[in-house]
Amino acid sequence: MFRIGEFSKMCKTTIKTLRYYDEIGLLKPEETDKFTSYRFYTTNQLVKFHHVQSLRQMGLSINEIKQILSGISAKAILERRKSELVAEISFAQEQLSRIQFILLGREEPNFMNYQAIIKELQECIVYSKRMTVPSYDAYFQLIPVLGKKVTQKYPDIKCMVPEYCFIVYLDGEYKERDFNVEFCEAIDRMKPDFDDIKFKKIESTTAVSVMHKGAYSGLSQAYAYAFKWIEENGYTVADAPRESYIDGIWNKENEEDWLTELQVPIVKK
Amino acid sequence: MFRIGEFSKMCKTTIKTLRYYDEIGLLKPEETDKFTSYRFYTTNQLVKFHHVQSLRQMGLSINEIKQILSGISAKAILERRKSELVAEISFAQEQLSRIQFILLGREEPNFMNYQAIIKELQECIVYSKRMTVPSYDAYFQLIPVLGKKVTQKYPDIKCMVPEYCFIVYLDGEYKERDFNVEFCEAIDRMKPDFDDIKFKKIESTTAVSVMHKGAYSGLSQAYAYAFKWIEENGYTVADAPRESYIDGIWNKENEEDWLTELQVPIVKK
DNA sequence: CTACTAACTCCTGTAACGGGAGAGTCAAGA
DNA sequence: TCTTGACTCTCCCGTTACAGGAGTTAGTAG
Repeated sequence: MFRIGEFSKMCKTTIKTLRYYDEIGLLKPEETDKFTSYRFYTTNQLVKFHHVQSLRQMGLSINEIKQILSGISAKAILERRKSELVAEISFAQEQLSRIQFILLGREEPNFMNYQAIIKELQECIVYSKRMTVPSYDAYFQLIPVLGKKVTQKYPDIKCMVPEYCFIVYLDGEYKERDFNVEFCEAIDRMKPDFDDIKFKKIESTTAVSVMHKGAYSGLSQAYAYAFKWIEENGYTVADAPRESYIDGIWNKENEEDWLTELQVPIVKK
Repeated sequence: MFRIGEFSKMCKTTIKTLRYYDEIGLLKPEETDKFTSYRFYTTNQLVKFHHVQSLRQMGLSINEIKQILSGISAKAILERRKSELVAEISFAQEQLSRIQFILLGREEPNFMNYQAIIKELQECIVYSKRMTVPSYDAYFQLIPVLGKKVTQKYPDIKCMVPEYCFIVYLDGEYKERDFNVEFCEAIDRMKPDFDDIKFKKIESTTAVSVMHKGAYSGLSQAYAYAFKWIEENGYTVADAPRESYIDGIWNKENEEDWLTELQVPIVKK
């Protein structure tokens, strides 16, 4: 019979750990003195502790180990842990890739103010209209007109809160003017099409998101950043990019305060 | 100005998270109502949250993010996180390898009762004697004699508690009898050699440890298990294996109760 | 008999929130 | 004007696998 101090050395672990395992019922001492509460261990517990250690070193949780020790088949638990580990590894590699991207791209001065995140874009219902507009200015004059037209036809529809209003670039390439775009505004219910207004459901997708602050003339920088990010982090563009308007001429006078979010649908390469 | 519910949707995060970030001072709302304590956010916070998210998605802790947002150079922090990630990945791969070993080796019936763990063997001082013994029985008769001889010569030395008493196999190969071994017993201080007794310091090393319960005739199974484990988990044997005696003829009558620990020094391949 | 070491219990803290209780706030409909 | 329902607030507990420390008792060596 060993007292906890000596036994902890035999196990090469801490007294705290042994007391904890006792408390949660993972590894009880052979005997506990009724009066002094001293714990007494034997080599039986040493063997059991060795078993516990072997499982802990595979990263199993204490609950999983309890289950295995209580006799249920270890196979399912190990398989589960295995797939967990595969996920963990690819998750860590993803993070590593992003850090590398920052560390290596640090010098490029135009990219300093951009950050990319991956987010899920939920499915939504929108009304949409395709158009070719000569410039951003012309475009933002058309939007309110369009909004009125739709609410006159269907007074019961409501825009989503928070508002989600964006355009999709239909041109494959980037253009400064006369771009061919599809305008979309997220609303709360489906309606039949009318005139050149189409209602449709947009499927959910994974996208990389980059925020752009300032005039629209700077957006090409943000696009460049996003595409470089996608390329260097092992993704590919899965669909046409969206430009979502958060702050603009309608609520901020100053061009520098405009805020636009770029959303580029992606899939892992 | 947005209330927390709407803002949480804009950020695609939870209200709880935003309240937590407020509490710890990572992301304060633009304004907090003095009477109702309602939080009010603007797109400034949206941009900041986007930045926080981009860093969180690299696996940085909130404290690290705080430091980066407070203006100190991100480079050192990112470098640190990078090496952390490299370590995490190889750690996970190690665990994966061990699980694979179990899952694939599950059918082999003789291995069912063995478990391997990796442990650090601390440096220690031992007295030692090389000998060739015909059998385990003969060997265990020599040990007490040897112990007496040493304590007579040096009455002040004490064995370590817990006791650490082992033999090292000097033969390269496994033998059933007439083995050439070095006996070692860990003690608390250095002394000069005398007769055929040598005192020496044994360096610390990493080893794989396998417990063997039962008669010594079964030890070869344990060896086989250990060597297979070492091979399949990407290690190589770094030094002669040690056989450490925990329970044996001296304290347990029944052969089945004997307990021996195999320790094989290893290095990562 | 007196130190000193070792053991005990109980409480707190960790990271980044999630869940839920109980109470107050706000806007819309009756 | 009242009520309902949706929203928000604070406060507290739970998560994992222990570590650190306070305050107290047990066992041992000189």
